[in-house]
Amino acid sequence: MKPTESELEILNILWAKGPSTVRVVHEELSKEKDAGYTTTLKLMQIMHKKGLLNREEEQRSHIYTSAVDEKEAKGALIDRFLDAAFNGSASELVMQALGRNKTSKEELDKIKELIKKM
Amino acid sequence: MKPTESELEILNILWAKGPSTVRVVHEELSKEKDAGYTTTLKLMQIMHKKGLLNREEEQRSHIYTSAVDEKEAKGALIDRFLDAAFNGSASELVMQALGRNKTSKEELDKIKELIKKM
DNA sequence: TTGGATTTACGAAATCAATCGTATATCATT
DNA sequence: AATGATATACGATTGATTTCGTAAATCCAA
Repeated sequence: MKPTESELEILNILWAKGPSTVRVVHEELSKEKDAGYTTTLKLMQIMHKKGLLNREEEQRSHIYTSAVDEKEAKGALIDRFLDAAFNGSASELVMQALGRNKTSKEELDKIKELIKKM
Repeated sequence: MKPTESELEILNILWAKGPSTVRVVHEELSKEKDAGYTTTLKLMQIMHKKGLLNREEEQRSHIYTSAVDEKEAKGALIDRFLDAAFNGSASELVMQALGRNKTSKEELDKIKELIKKM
């Protein structure tokens, strides 16, 4: 299971909005990028064939949902990214990431908690 | 600047070993994957054309070095990954990453330090 | 009920990444 | 100088991703 970047965009939308039609996904997608409706449709059809998406075909407008768990999928992405870029070292990644980005105090507290528990 | 996964493997080798010939890079690469010499050569030639690698052509065996800074490149990778998978939220990524992987106590301490400073 | 809008299905082109084979040049050793 | 090994250059192929056009089906509204 190795979604492409375009596929990940669609998964993110479905994770956020829940079951949706191609139209809805495409509308959402259009805010960011600029592609035709049939392009989104085709992508989602391919993802369905790959098993990345489920769909209900009862209505004329099919309803799609993600077939993969968000946490699991993102975890797998992290693992691959970690191996590719940081030789598998999570702490390297964490340090680089924290060093780059402004994170809110609440989020930092959550992270502290997490570290304490380990 | 958007190295592919194969290109990133080569960059990692060059960052670790410093200036190297195709032969050396290929040897190192062969430990992990299994491709012909000319494949590695071609990849590095393409990377050179893209501006990802510098090379010295004085010797018969050209000497390649990374043309991009390791920290910068990895930072850019993190940013793209963050946007693609975590809607740009570094702390989300950090929490997921910490939750998944076993990291040594020393590394955890370093991360704690980093958080304290922010 | 007919015409316009929306949807799915499907094929095909364009692009890109990765791989390899072959030709050619260069070097080292005999 | 000739031979074999090693290097680069380059074209071609394969497979995957992304994109879009067009046809066919379905729905809705005048």
